[in-house]
Amino acid sequence: MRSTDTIVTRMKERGLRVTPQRFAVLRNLLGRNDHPTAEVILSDLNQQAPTSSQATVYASLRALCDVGLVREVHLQGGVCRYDANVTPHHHFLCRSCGRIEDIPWHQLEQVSTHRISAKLNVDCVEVTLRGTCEECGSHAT
Amino acid sequence: MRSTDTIVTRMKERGLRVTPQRFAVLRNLLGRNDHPTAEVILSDLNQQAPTSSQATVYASLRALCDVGLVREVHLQGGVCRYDANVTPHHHFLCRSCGRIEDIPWHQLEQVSTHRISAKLNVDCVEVTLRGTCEECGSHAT
DNA sequence: CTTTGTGCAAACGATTTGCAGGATG
DNA sequence: CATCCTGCAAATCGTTTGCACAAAG
Repeated sequence: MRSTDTIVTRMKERGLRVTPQRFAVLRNLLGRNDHPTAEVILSDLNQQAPTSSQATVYASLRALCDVGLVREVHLQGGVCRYDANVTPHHHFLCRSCGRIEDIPWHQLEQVSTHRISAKLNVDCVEVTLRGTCEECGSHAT
Repeated sequence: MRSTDTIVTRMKERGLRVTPQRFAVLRNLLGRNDHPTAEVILSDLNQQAPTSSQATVYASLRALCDVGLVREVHLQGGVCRYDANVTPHHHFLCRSCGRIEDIPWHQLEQVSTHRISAKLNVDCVEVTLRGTCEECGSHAT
């Protein structure tokens, strides 16, 4: 109940119309810490019974991202992954098994040693900053 | 001549068969600091006269990435961008105009202030680490 | 009741594939 | 001369779109 309420509340707070499909998408994402693709979420939701269509899952994800309840993650080309953990953190992608691990933001400084927590052999660090550049910033919202 | 030699040398060093198409792709990438998509490179190469087909550009990019002469950059979902600058650096993507700027690695520490060089308003930082996790590392190459 | 979301199927853009012929080392 | 690359066209994968109907506030 608590989490259910929280989900509805969160959505309403952001001015999002609450539909069963969006609810299901957000609940699914909140209940996992891997970073599923839209396709995975879709088949997950329709596991027991059909609840959402493909187009709707994409639309729901878009809506949730727009209001900041969900984050898009770009780890590989081609697919987009999603993450309902919106606290500051980063990602480790294992080349070999494909697993994705969350790295808390405060561990970022350890990146420069090219080794995090002695468990991960980091051979590549890719940082992407997003925002507005000087020109755009001056006449933006 | 110097750069031409360098390109051929680099490719041979890495055990890459040197073909006109691969040469053209790498030269094109080395001559620019934006981060073009495969499509852009393709049309660029065929600007004057047809030199490469689509499939070949993709294959060349793959080959160059495999040997580490080129880096894939994942900034958005959908498209993959390419970068022949293999020195450590990161990327700033302007939400508004789409421009991509290189950020030298040593400026990374300034990220935590959420402002880099007073020119960029950074509102989102995404760090991706790649490598092998503990399990995979133990029985990997 | 008005607005916005959903489902379907077709459309789309980026990338990959199979295969025959051609170029490289 | 054996191996690997190229070009073409079709195939595939992820995502988006148009539109009629249904549901939310």
